[in-house]
Amino acid sequence: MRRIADSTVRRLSLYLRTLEGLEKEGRATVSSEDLAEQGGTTSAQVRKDLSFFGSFGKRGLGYAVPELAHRLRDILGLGREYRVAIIGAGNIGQALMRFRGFDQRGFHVIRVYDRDPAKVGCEWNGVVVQDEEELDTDLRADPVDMAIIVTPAPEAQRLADRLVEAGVKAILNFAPIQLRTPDDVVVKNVNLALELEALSYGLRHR
Amino acid sequence: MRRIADSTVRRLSLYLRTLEGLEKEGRATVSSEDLAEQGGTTSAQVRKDLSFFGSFGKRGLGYAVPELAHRLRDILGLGREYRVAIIGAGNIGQALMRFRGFDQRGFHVIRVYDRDPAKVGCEWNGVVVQDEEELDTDLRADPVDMAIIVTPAPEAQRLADRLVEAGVKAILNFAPIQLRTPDDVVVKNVNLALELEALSYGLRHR
DNA sequence: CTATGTGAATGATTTCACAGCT
DNA sequence: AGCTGTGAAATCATTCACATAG
Repeated sequence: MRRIADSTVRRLSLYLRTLEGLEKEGRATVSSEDLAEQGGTTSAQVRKDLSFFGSFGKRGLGYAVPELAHRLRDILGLGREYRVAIIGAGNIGQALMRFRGFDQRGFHVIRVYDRDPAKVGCEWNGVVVQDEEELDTDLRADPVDMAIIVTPAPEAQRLADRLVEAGVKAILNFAPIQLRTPDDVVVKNVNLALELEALSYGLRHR
Repeated sequence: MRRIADSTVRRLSLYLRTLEGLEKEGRATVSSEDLAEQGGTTSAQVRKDLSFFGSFGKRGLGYAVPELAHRLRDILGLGREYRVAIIGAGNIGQALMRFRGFDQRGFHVIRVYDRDPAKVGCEWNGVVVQDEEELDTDLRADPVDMAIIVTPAPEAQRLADRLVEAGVKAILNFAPIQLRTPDDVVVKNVNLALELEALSYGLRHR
């Protein structure tokens, strides 16, 4: 299959969220127009996005809500549960440990690491912070599907290397650096200071 | 000036971070090639990005590190301090209150609101959580430059409306919905569950 | 001789517009 | 009649390649 743009994948997530709301309301069908409205895009964009993966609608009618939701979950790989490790138990790391939104969507934080002895042993949500030294042997013995790096920038690359070495294939990186990883490792970045800088730019230039 | 792509603005932030590192090391000049390497892009991309705003380099030599850093801060609007309000003192909201990275870059969290009486009055980093009811009159009396929405999705749109009404022109939205705001309000979204879903997609399709 | 700045070329994404199903 | 699915067109972003300046 053709390579799908990241922007398309992200919109599919948004459509899915809308569909899950409609499912709860018991709505049977939805039009590309409705999905576009909620997703902040256009109906043509919705139809094009979906068309990369098949034709799921009925002309003149729209899309069956539960069926399209199911298809999108399948496309996004959400038909399973994921095991997640958090690397770094600082502010953001702790917040993510407590965050309910992940579990609800099938992403289970099962392990947290930090190198600060003061943090090792602390528990939140039933997960105990472990020493970073144990990371490598640990992950090899009992792998995770994804890792979230929430450490200061200077440590991030070295930790990413260790994660990759231990077989991790998906990393969500909060450190404000560009990680270097092999091609078969998926990396997404969240950079909070950068978002504020983008807002700053937006304030001046519009 | 021509409308600049969001992706370009984000790369400028990355270049600036690299430059600040080089400034500390005392490096005098840098080439587009070096900047590209750190920013995970190409030298042509770096030069094109910069060319939208002027010509800051010297042919045969590269860019003067302190000067280019200064220019980028200016372009991004970082020559000033920003006053930021956080709306929602849950997990993520509290983590952001404590986060050091914002202050360092000139973004000062001066106010936090929550509607939960149990949270009102709590203090972190010298900022006391205030009742959400006070938000409107407060912001009109003593405005902020940016707001960060960190509430559950169902409340987010209503709060965005109140913020806009109170004159806020820049919003960083962590709620997993697409906010509707007037054209003169800048909105950036951070959607953590969506990032994990994008990773999930990436794991299956590569 | 080196590295920028930039039109021109290529590639990617979005929008248009309409044929074709239900 | 209504709404999808999709080529074709338009727009937008990246890469190329080279003339130009130090």
